[in-house]
Amino acid sequence: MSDVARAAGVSLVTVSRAVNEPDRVKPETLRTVRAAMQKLGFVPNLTAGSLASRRSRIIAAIVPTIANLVFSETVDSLSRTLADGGYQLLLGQSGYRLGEEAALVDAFIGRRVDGLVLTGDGQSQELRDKLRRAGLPVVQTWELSDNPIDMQVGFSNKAAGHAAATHLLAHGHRRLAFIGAQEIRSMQRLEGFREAAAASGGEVVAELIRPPALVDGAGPRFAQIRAARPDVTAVFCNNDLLAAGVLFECHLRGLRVPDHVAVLGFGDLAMARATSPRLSTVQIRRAEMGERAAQMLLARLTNEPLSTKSVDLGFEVIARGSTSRGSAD
Amino acid sequence: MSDVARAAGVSLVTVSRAVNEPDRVKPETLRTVRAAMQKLGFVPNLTAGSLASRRSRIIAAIVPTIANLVFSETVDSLSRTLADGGYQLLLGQSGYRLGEEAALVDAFIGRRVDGLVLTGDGQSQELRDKLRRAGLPVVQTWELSDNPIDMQVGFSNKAAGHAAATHLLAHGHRRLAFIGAQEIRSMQRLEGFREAAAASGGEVVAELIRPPALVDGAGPRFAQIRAARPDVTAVFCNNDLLAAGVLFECHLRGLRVPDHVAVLGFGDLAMARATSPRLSTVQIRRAEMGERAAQMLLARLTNEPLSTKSVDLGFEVIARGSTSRGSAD
DNA sequence: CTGAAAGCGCTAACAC
DNA sequence: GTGTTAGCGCTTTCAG
Repeated sequence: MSDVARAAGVSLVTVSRAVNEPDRVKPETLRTVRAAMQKLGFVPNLTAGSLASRRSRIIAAIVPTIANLVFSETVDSLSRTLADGGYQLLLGQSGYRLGEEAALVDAFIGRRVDGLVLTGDGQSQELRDKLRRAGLPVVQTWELSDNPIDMQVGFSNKAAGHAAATHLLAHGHRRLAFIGAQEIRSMQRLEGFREAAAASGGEVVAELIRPPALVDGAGPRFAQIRAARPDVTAVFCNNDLLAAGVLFECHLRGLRVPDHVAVLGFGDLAMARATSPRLSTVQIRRAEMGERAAQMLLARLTNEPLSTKSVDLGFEVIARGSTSRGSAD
Repeated sequence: MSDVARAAGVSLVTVSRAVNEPDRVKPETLRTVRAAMQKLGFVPNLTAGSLASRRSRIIAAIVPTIANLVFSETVDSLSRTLADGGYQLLLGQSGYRLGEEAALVDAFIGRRVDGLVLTGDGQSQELRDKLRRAGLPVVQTWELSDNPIDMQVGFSNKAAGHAAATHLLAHGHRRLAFIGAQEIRSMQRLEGFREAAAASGGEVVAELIRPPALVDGAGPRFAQIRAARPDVTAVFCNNDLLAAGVLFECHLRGLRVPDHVAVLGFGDLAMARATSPRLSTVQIRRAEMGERAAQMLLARLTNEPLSTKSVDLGFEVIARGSTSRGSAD
């Protein structure tokens, strides 16, 4: 940088300003400095800048795994929105292990990231305290907590499970199956699902898959359920890809959907609009979740007033052909 | 850090060593220092460390989008392997735009990342030169270049397309369809696909989807192809999810797979083992690609000898039920 | 609008 | 095994 300053005949500060606050530099000077930068191939060292300014312009996000469309689409929009705001994304995968999450948080705090996006609300009290003490802007996603660490954007998983059951019950089903990962948010949905079923005299058979819940696990689980309980007439899959697997399994066994079995997915991934019949599903606004998380952080970091610290994105049961004949498709 | 030093009655350097090279500190001293760190809640500032040591312990990766299972699984294993090696991942999405990629590279060089993982070989000469000048370890993935920037791990997309066609031709098909994204690697596969078809007197109808190639685009494309060319008997989808969409479309139209139409996928995602019939596909070792990329970088950064700068992971055509009756499933 | 001085919090040498 | 001395390359006051 001092080379640039010398070449342009100005001081270090002026070069710094030319880079960071071009408006506060006389246009003519700016041109000279830029020419010098160009000629010397100068790339400002952001690490040094971060150290001096105490702002890293890096946001960290921790997700269970990115190899799950449900999270990768959230991270996608998160990363895009941050990039537009001049921030970059440091990614951590916890593999659903809370200890791993805590270790990642330590590393991220050490890097002095400007903000943190977490998945869920399962953090230990110790971790919560640490984050609060660090004064780090935090957004929790994918759940809605009564006592968020800082900010949050999500929806009620339990309510979503409840709504799923209600949809199936409304179509006359009483023997319901649940296929999902053995993972906290999926369990919350199961809880809501069970509650709604119980309230209407329904019954629930649950099959839990140890994460990662890959598509190819769904068919066999469904076969197991059918073998044990042939009277099950509806199944709620906690991910549209799992549901697609179940649909294929139904085709294979000659079970007609929705006549013999109704299938309800979760997520409203693109796949839900590609199956036959089209997949009824619980729509979650994944992309918006990432975008809002980014916006909340950016607002905080630029001291803009924040309308709310807690955003409920809700969910919507989308009725398509896999649960009812009358519906679209 | 000086607070810790004072509290422990040692110098700054000793604290630094206690953190970074605990072996070179007397066990007793180490204990005292750690106690002080604990008590003061000291979290070392890695930014300052990076500036002083000129090593950031950050690797950056640029992928077109992470909202595509094909890339997210590579990034997943990349990130895991890096984490195990003590490195963190800074993620950039280019959205298939080369200009965006160049901008990201600038930002990453500015952050003084220790290494860079790129997708493909489409970089401009200017960018290649810049990276070489920066002396930054670079791994290109998902392709195999004659003239890599530095290191690479991938496979030949053209050969994969060729093998796909060969598989279909071997099953007697001559009127072939290709469904894929309008994106460089997909186009390379189309090229190989066409070559192999032409060599055997086959014919290819191609339908290109503007990225992102979402699943729900596949069925309609296939319908279009069938309408225009009812004599098409085999279709190669450049992604297993697209292929799943085509399978559903076939079910819908009463086309039997593989009797009326053979369907071949790409990737060997978990979905390929969940469809009915099971999906024949071109298997790509995505997870291994990320892992190897990470290992190559880590080796370089620790000055370990590197066996090769270029790794060909190959691919394999997996025959399942969607292209031939005889196969498994 | 521009500059001079004083760090940001750590690590690299080199001594002891 | 531990300490001393200099920075790493920027940004931040505060003057002018």
